[in-house]
Amino acid sequence: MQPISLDHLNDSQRQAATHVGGPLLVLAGPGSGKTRVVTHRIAHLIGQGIPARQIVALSFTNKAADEMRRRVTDLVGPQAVEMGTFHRFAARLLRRHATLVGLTSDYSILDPDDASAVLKRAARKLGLSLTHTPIDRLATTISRAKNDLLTPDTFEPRWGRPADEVALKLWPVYQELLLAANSVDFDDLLVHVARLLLDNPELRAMLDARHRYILVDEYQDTNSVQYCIVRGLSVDHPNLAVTGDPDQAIYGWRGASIRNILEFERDYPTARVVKLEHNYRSSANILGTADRLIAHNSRRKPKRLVTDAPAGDRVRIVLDSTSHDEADRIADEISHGLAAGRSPREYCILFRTNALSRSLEVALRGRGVPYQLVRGLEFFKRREIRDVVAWLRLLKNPRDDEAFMRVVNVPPRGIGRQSLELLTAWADDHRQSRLAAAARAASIPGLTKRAAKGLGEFARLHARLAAVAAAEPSVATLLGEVLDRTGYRQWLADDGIDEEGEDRIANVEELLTAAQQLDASFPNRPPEEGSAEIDPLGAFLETTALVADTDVWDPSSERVALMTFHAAKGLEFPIVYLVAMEDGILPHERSLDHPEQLEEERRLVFVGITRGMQEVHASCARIRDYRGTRRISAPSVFLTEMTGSETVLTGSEAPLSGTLAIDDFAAAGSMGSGADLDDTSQLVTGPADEDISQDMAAPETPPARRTSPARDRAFQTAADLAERLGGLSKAKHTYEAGQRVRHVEYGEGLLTGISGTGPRSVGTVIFDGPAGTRKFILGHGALEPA
DNA sequence: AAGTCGACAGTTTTT
DNA sequence: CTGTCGACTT
Repeated sequence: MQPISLDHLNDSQRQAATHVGGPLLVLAGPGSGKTRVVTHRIAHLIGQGIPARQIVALSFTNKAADEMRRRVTDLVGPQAVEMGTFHRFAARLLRRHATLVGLTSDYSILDPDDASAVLKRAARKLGLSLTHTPIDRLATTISRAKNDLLTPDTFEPRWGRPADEVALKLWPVYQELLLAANSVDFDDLLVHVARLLLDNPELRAMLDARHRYILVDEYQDTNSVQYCIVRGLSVDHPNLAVTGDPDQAIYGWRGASIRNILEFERDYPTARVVKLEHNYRSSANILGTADRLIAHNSRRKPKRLVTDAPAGDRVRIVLDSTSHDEADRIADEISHGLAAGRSPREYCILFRTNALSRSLEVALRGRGVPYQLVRGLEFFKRREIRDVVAWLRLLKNPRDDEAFMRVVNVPPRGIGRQSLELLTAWADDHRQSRLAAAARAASIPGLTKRAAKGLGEFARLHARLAAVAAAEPSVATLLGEVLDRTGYRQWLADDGIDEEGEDRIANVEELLTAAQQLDASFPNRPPEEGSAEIDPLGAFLETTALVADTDVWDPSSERVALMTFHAAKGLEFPIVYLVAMEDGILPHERSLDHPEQLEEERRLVFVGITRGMQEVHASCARIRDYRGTRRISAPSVFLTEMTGSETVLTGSEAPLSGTLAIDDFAAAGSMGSGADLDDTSQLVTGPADEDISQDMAAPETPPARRTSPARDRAFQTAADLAERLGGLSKAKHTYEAGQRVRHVEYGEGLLTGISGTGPRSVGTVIFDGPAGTRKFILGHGALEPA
């Protein structure tokens, strides 16, 4: 293997890229060449003679994984390095060891919609009304708990949150339904794998040895389950390299814990730490502005952003009169830019919520500026796509009740809700899948003749197609058979007289193309190590379940990109617009009284600013039409924080002096007068927030100090698990009340009591010295027998 | 069994 | 302004 050239890396980049064994933390600021470092490091490892299949590179998005693969291939040709998302990696692993968690390798992956449907069924089964607790709320509660590595046994409903109580009741039933349907939700992919690693030491050791070099990208966004998986695979071979930037952690609301990156060095004391602070993307003014903003965050590792780039244009802060003006102004500016020879793809407009895109779209369309709205999850959410994929799922996994429910009456077979309810009840009583029940529809009491006939026909149709599926290696051919024999294609064609129908047909055709592509690529794929080949259908279903962003941003397209701040992470554009930077929108009103969340919002703006290479324009409007109502807005506190020598303040609402003084700026912000602001507070309506009621009910807990107990517990859990995984002897001690113990700092003392059991049991110690009485989690190893 | 109407609520969302 | 949900009608 030819050693790869590292000439065009700077010193720190080279340090990181040539690191081979042992833990490595790369703190990579925006635009610091992180991907380059990661890909060069992979190439370097291979150059060192490390077998490619021992290397695993994990990312959060398929886009990032694909990019990584492409660039590694550019460096050292196609390699058997496992590169993919956490979920994809987990899905593969789980397929091989599915029986250990009660699944078969043909398990289905449910998307959030299907998972919600299962949750609803669980609620019906328990006779719980969902009128006061929306299903989505319950789903997120359970999802968050899972990502915190909690179980129904360890999950404690937070005080004052009725949704938690309901979720706790539903959760076990939900899991039973999933298991019976041989299905997992997105979260389970990770949770099951984490459990495998925790509960099967031999398997864990085997996987640890197989995946010796692990790289994790965007480590600041890992949650407890991911943390657990990564640690579980890095015990015997702690060649764990993580890259990330705490200042770009923006998924805390999904359970990501910034702790993981902030305390990597505590987790791995021998870790080598490399900081990539040199920015190759943005002008000095843009970086300076980003730097000033993020400095307002307290919980962070100080990090500089260094550049050799010229100052460039100052970051422009624009105070517009109305949201309409803002959109028009931006559209005009872009339009002029295009007239002056700029390409649309040099522009990007970022907003906090998708709903804010509307006025911009209208304005751009009005001027004939081509744009693309970057929203993932479009294609596979289409009804027709989900229908067809559900058919394939049902062929792969006949117990997939959600898939069954989706397609059983599509096209219509005279099977209505009533009939399905009877079928479901019967199936539950007899512990059968819906499909199995359908095959025996004749013996189900209460079904109408028509329904029984329809169900029977459906079951026979499935049997015939299953036979095709078993014999047919081509997914595209199978898909064609499904479309024909189910009458789905015909049904669409009959329906497809209008434009929408045409779209549906086109979408199905596109899915067929995707299947053909998979078929074509299949024999060329490097064989999976140590496992039976994944069959094409399985691979296709895995991809459709886990690749949600076919509709994703196409960088080569000649269009202005419109997306949320979140979606922009990892991208860069010469000219970036940050719109609707107003109090209540960014920062979002729900984060205003939560310091942690406010810091995350600030990081969001940091991410937004640092997307810009040449120009950044941030704006707000005094009057905003949003969601059908008009509200008076005040400029975001973040605009004030950004303001400095690198920024310039303009716009029709800006003070006439045009000076940069923050006082002027603040004055401009409140220029709507007191009456207007009062109106604002009335216009900002919404359901009583649970957090607020919690505040009122528990006034002794000041918001500034409050952290989510569930979160703390999650950290605790993860840390405990990590200790267990680490096999640290410290954690192995057993304790009894009354015994003498020693603490490294507090000296010796008497263990007076133990509460709880297992690794999280807490001991109370009265120290001989001045430390007094303290409590310890015994599993943490802070104590040892004296 | 399937369509239509009105009430209602509405961050972000890598998988 | 949207999309979703439940009740109501054919």
